[in-house]
Amino acid sequence: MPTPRRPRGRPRSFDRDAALDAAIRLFWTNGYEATSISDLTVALGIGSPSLYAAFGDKRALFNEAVEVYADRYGGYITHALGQEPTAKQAITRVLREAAYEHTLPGRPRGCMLLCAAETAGSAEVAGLLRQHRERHIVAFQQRIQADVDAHVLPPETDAAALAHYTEATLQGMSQSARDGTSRQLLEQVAVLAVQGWPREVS
Amino acid sequence: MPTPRRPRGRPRSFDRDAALDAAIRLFWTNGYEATSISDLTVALGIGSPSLYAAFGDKRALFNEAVEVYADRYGGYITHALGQEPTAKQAITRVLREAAYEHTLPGRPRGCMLLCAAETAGSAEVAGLLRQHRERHIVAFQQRIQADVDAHVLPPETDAAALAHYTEATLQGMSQSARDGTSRQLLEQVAVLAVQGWPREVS
DNA sequence: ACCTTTCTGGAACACGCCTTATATAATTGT
DNA sequence: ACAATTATATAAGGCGTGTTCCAGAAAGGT
Repeated sequence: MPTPRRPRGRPRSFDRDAALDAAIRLFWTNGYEATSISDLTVALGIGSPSLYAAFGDKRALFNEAVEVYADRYGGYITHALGQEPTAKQAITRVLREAAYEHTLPGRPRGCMLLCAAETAGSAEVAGLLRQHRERHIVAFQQRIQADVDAHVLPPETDAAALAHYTEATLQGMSQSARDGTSRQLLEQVAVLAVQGWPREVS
Repeated sequence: MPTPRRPRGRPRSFDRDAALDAAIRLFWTNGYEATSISDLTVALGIGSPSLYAAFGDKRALFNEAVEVYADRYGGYITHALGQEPTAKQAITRVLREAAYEHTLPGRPRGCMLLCAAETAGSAEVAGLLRQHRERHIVAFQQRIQADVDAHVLPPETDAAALAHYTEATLQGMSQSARDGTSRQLLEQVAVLAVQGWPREVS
């Protein structure tokens, strides 16, 4: 393969990926509107023209931040859905891991897709985040319906309602974590939440 | 009683209470930061000096808006807790009514105490709203503990966990309503949520 | 009729926001 | 060594924000 030779001009003086991660933290903590370009340039230790050159404008940076966030910090949901044998086990794990992820020291608490959410000023930004959340619901619903079709869950199971219930619980736990609820309490909340599920047919 | 005589100077040219209600709608929809003084004066049809004379600054107006909101639009929670015979019945009613209240046409969807919430920029504003939410949790927990003490709920019941679970569900339903989930679906979510509760001893 | 009190309408203030123009520094290609 | 290319630093532009100043209007008190 061709040696990835240095590009032509003056090299960038900062680590683009580290800068993006710092931006994620800021948006995660403060939301889109409340995070100013000035906040970003100070945190990243660069000037605004460097930021604009590297990421485009604020919207583009936020878009990229959301995308990378969903992959880097929100991957546990997809993993659980793919790896666990049943929908109920998968969502039990999702909620348990959410309690863990939402209270990790050294990270903003809760889920960025919610924290930066509504009241985001721009309707486009709010829409982008809502889209991500709806993607969750669809994934939950499909996984649940698959188990209904496979007679793992009883035939009268309402997959749409269960999926929305799951997403609502997840969002509630995120807000709760942000409000300071301890990890232990969140784990108990997760346990209670799955009590509402129908029994799997043995 | 003394006739409430007109005060001394030029009378106010607008209805203060109607203006406050309009302000509530705006904060409810857009949050604290994203609602500008200009938005308010346009919606209320008054000039900014009138607004400042009637309500003080933006923060004071928001404080008053939250207080009146909690009483005018959030009273159903207190009512249910006070009127229903058991904690489980009370919270079942709270969730059912939340599905209704959060999807009333002609109102912003969801709960203002959450919508205007985090990412609110000012830490003071965020704290004010969090305080209201924690007040909910305390009320839930006390009502639940009372039923445990009265042997209506089994002795191993964890009142704190159930209270946090309830509040998380409420918050999740609010966000879900804001995302456009139908009232019917929300009602099903509410039903699922109480399935997680322990049985009352008959 | 006048004085006092209160509210209104228009304009202005200082500030922070996102973004970009300009000049300079650092690197590669020849 | 010199041209071409890209990134940086400084500074400024244009705009919207929350707030207040000021002259005038509308009411009551006497």
